[in-house]
Amino acid sequence: MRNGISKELIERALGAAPKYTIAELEKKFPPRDLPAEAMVSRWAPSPTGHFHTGNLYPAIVDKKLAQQSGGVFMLRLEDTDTAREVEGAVEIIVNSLALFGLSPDEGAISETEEKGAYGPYKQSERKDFYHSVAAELLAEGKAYPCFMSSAEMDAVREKQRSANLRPGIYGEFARDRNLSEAEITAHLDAGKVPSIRLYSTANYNEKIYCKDAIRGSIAFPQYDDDIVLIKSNDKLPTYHFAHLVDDHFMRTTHVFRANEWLPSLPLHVQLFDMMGWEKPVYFHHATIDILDPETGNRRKLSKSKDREAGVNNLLSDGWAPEAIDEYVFNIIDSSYEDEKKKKPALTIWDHPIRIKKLSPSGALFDIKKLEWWAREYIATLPIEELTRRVVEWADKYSPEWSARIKGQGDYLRGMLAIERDNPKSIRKDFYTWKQTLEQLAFFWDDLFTPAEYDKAITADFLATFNFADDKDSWWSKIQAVATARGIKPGEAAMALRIGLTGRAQTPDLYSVIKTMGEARVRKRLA
RNA sequence: GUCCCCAUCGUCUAGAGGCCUAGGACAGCGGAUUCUCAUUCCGCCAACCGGGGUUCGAAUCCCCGUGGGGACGCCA
Repeated sequence: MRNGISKELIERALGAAPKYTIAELEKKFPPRDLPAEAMVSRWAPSPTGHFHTGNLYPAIVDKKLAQQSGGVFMLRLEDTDTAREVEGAVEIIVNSLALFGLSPDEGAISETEEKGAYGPYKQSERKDFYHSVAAELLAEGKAYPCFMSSAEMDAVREKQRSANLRPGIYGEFARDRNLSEAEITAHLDAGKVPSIRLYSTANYNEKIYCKDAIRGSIAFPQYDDDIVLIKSNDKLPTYHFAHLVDDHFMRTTHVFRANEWLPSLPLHVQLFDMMGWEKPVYFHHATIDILDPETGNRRKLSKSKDREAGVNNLLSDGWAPEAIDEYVFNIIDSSYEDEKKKKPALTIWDHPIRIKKLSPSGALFDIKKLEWWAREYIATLPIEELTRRVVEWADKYSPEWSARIKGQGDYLRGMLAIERDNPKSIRKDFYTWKQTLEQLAFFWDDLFTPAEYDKAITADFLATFNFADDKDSWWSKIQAVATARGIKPGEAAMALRIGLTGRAQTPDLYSVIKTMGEARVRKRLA
């Protein structure tokens, strides 16, 4: 075993003396007092300002696993890339999670506040922890200060590329891995700021077997890169090192993340093994893709090209978060839709998922299926709730609709209630709050646009019209008008429909009349 | 260049060697009901990427192809 560097050098390399020892951290963040089956999961986004539709998938799985096992779901902010910091991003994440029923048990609850005993949950505020671990690694010779400049590293990669060698700072290419204390001192004296690299003892020619809870055991070449642990510029950790330190001291039991992390799994396993720490259960998911409308190729959902990729867009278009939850959840576990057919009151929170049943391959975003889930969801809402939600949407996203509805709550409620009383035959012609308003636009006098129809027919109708008529007598009057003119009742009804609404397709005519009220009906037919 | 993952109807999937004549859902198409539309109901279309093995038997196991995705950063 090689020697580490002196305490003084460690402090100079890190920029300050470490605040804790690992033993102290172990005491500060003791193992959680939870039943054996409880899962501690975390969703760990970078606060870059957007809540992507694809983020829903891992967030729901993490939340579910904790929820169904009596565990803990954490929200951790991976804000170690100071260059990508975005103002207000935390607020967006926290609010979006809440809307989708995904509020964490621990972690950030606003831009400045958080809850939980294993924090801070912002990586930028955990510097002391990373440095403390790095210091011990340095002392043990398991890490070293590296003074290579980015130009020097580029040169190494270029050399490797032209020689057809795999790129990376490993073995002989890790120039500074065996620097003497004198050499380190000289660099430091010259004002160079080092990064801290792992002193890898792995052998690329040997295999390491790693477990993925969905796929099983996977054989990789051992990971022999001397990866950066602490960055030189801001002294913050890289993802790999933060993952090691955070998920150990936060006592995370289950790590669910995108497939792009699968290649670094051997590194992470080696890191935990090196520390002698218990590894979390790892499992990796494919991203939700979309078929590019232009090229026809499969690709990732893109914020700039696909409106549906942004959760905010979905929300402002009037989609119900609950429906989006169900759509995504059904991709997570397709037995949900079968169960839901049997028990309509079922929600995603009542339906346990199993890790091994998660799909190893990726799904394609299917707006048609989302529409279906949304129609079904809206159809289940009691009329009061439906009305409340529509108003809520309008108030938040559409000043125009909001103003129109104001003071007209009963009228709105009336139109929304049409053909909703029989659970077996509820209208399902809209899948967003916005659509419910747009489809019923003809009810509002300022949006009503008259169309051509046979006024003679409606004049006949008006002659015997009595607003108080029940549906049967109303219909027999229509039939009478039709018979007298030698046309079908349907034809007579259509003239009335167009006269009243300006449209050839509407909900049940009798209900429309009752909802519009006598005055409006007479006025429009005049 | 090296390494890793994935592969069943158009889409999401069920399927862990015989229950598979490959099941369901969405979409599409057709029909019935209805004052139009929507709903509801019924029906139809539609898949195991290719080739080799193993086995009495393969969508399921193995190998080789092919295709798709990902990683190889002081980004996460």
